[in-house]
Amino acid sequence: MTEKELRLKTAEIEKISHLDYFNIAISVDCVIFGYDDKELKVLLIKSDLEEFAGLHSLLGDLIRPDEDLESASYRILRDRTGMDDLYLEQVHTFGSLDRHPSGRVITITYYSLIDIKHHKLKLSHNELNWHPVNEIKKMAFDHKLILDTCLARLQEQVMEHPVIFNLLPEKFSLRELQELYQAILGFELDRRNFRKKISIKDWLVDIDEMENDVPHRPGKLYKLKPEFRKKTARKKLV
Amino acid sequence: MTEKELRLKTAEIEKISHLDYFNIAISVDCVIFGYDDKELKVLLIKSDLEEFAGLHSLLGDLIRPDEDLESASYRILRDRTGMDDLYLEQVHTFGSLDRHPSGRVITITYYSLIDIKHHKLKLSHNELNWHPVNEIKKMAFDHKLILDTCLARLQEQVMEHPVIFNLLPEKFSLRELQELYQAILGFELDRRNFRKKISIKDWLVDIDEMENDVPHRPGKLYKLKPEFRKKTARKKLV
DNA sequence: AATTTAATGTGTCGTAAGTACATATTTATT
DNA sequence: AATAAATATGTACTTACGACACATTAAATT
Repeated sequence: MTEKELRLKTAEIEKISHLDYFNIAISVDCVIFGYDDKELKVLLIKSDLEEFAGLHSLLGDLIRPDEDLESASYRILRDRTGMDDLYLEQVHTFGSLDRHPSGRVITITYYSLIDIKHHKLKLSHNELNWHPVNEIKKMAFDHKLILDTCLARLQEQVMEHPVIFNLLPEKFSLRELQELYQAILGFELDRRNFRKKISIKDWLVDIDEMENDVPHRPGKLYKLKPEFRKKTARKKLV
Repeated sequence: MTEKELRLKTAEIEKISHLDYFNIAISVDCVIFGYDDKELKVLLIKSDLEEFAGLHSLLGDLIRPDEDLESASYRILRDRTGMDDLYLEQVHTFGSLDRHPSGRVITITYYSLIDIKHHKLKLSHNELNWHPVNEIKKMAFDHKLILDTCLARLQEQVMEHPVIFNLLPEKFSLRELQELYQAILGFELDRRNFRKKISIKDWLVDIDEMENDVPHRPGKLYKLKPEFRKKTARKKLV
């Protein structure tokens, strides 16, 4: 480093006091996907900020000094859905200077998959609701961008990894599964080709039961093979 | 929320004072890949921490209050390589409580690709050097985990997206390209099948020139079609 | 100048997967 | 008993993948 560079560097360091580096808050935001009524949905809460009156936001919170990222995410999931042990996957970290009106907040985003019907949300006491992903146009903060990013990631993963089953009850028919794929991908699939493709993957077991609550010829029921029940698609490197 | 839950929650909030939330530092770490001598390399610096004496670490720095994540990454790249306009891609954010010995630091990691030969590193004045990725066993902090995660991401992207060309000079032969793929993927490829696969992708133009510095029959030279020169593989959603 | 050496450049065949497409069967409903 | 609606299934065509061999070209050697 030349002397000139050194002087510049020193001035720069003095300008930015050490404490300022800690004047950034860190949050976690969770895109919680569910599936119901043949639609992909996401769990949102009414924003309590004036700037975003009438808009919805993702579920998130500041990270506490004594918890790591996954712990913070699971805390949010537990608080909002009452469920532990959900599928969770980190997607991206957003940190634009102006993304939060009240100061610098960097947020680490995750998506999570949950079987809506199988649990009881605590939907009563606040403005927490499931919203069809396709109908969401505007959100608080940069949350629409986060939602789009997470949906894109989900779409990428869904044909390669057996993650989609976290959105379904334990037993399901091939029709239900196909409808779910279509809801996520946003286009129709050919029924025969879809079945062939799924059968090649060898993810399912035929449990020798039939649907019994449908107003038409019932289909066979299947389960995901237990060895594919993972809580994240990410390879563990440690 | 029951009264009991409410009391617990309140106690919890009191315990963790608001200011503590800002007692977390945020850094960016860059895995800067290069390619030379038929090996994939990564740019590392000797750790200046006593705890990690003799070990190397990635290039990173705390994020300044007035810069966003990409700006911080590009600042690091510019400081360390003298180059702007490099390929850069966010990979993952690491935030274990104990990942940094001197306090809580959450780090957002990126990988970057650079053509080693085409630029002059400021390698002189510090312990900054290229290291063959395969020979790195132990690193400071959790940097080996970060390196492995970034390498895995690079390996995933390399056959799907035209990113690898950021590691090569503008003009290259198919042999050079194949050797680079092999260095990244870690296994050999069949020459004829490789050429077929590349030609299907239609990424390259034959520029009607030949190699002239090889001690054997020279091969044709190719360029990446300009429409594929991107600085990130990530889809822009905004 | 002739020979040797080493890398370039190219094609086929078998297998696996992707796509388009139609009919018989089963159950609930009328 | 007849109808309606969904399930279950197979074939032919095309496209991608993987294994594999030989003629050609230029440099290096003799």
